[in-house]
Amino acid sequence: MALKFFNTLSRSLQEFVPLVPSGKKVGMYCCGPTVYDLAHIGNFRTFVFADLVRRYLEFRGFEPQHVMNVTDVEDKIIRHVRSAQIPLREYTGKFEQAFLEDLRTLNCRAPHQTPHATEFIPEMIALIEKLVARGVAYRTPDGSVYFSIEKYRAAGGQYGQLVHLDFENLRVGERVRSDEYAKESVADFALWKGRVPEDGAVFWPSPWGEGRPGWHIECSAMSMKLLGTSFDLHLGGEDLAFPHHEDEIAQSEGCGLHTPGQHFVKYWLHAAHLLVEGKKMSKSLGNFFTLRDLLTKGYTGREVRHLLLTAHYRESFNFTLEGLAASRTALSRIDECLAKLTELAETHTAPPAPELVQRFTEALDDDLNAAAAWGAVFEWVRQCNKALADHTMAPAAAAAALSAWRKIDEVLGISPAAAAETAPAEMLALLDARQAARKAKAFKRADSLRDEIKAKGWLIEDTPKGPKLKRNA
RNA sequence: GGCGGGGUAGCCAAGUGGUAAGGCAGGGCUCUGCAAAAGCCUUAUGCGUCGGUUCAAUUCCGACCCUCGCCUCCA
Repeated sequence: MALKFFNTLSRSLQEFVPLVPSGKKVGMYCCGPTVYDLAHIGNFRTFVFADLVRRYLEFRGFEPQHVMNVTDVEDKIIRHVRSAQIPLREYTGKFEQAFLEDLRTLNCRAPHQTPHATEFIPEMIALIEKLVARGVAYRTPDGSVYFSIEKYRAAGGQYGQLVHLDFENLRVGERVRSDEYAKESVADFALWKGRVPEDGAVFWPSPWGEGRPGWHIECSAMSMKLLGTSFDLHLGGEDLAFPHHEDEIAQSEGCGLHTPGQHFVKYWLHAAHLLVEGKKMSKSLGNFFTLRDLLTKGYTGREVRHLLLTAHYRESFNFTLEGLAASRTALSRIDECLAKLTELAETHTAPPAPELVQRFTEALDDDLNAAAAWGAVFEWVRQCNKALADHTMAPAAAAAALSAWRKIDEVLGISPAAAAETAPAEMLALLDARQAARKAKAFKRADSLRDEIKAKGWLIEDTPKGPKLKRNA
């Protein structure tokens, strides 16, 4: 069976074949954060999704080159920097660090490269110069440069590859302020924005005067510089398909760097939005969560990661605190099973048992059907538990099961990082005292010792092999 | 108004032209001195509504209802 992705370009499931079919190298670009504030849990759905793609490609033997940009110059950033009277880098650096920390909390593998928009200004200018030279971009009196969709189309460019909008009759929404810039056409978009007083200290010199780059051009400049003019995968949230990605295609393919028939990106993958309690996240509804909000409530990164990975990425997913609690219980089920397998396997080693790996692979090959993959995982857990309870599993089989788990967890990334906490001597002493009391049939004393241990944060789990202590979560 | 997703048990969520994965919650049981923990078993004659095609529809087609998103800030 082959790996298939839903390509937004074709609106269909397509087998994934890298641009260089014989090789393993895969260029993968994911639109990263705009670092003007803490990212919220909806943003992280997309980044956990990108991590899933990257990890699964690695699992399937590819060598993805994962690039995620950091947008560190943009309207909101400029506004904040100006009102706070601090250097751009100081402001954005803070949120970038927080973002990268959050990614680690969610156990996302660090992208191989995280280019900053502000470090690619010359590359952006070079692209804009090409577009101007080819006649598909024009300068306006205020020192801005716009991309002309009409001229791009006249030159043979195809606009509207990702979304099917009626560009002749675009409804002019309230967001389009016609007085903002002197655009020739409402659909044209800014490549370069001429400097205005509100920009404060945020500007760069350019052939068109001082100013700053438009929003879309950074992704074209950085992706083509780092991955080549044509690369395999481009990911992002569904809201980016238009206008961001559509414009990215236009300005990239409009530079004349591609040979006939060659495209900027082969596969476009878009993650659907996260809803919170059935509604789009908004601060006024009070359903706006950052990762840190959830950590404060006592949830962990792996629980959030699990929840974000339970649904298929192309379906909008309803995030609830109840769901997060369900993730916690579900994960502990896996943890218990792994602990028992580990105990049985002792020092045995074995290659991965094939069944779990196979079912897992079949699920994810099918456009990353993570929900089906979890189904395979939990059926495996049940089978293991049953065999463990019946004592029909040999140590070597337990080792093989663990190997299989470790293999798929390279993709899932939810194994507990640290080994289970060992109980302090005080607890062990109390436990011994309880055992002695039980043996003497002094159950009242035994129960009060149990309560005491519980009050100190530990649970006694009486098993056929004797009592065990577990941290009471 | 245009375009695109969805509506599957109490909640979340896969899936299929031949009779519904998985998780949480609920119920039963095992273990236990009793509990707890853990484990096992179990839980939708039904897949928004109404028609149509078919030997057979939750799945295909049509209409309708509801809902979410995008339509130049957006993950």
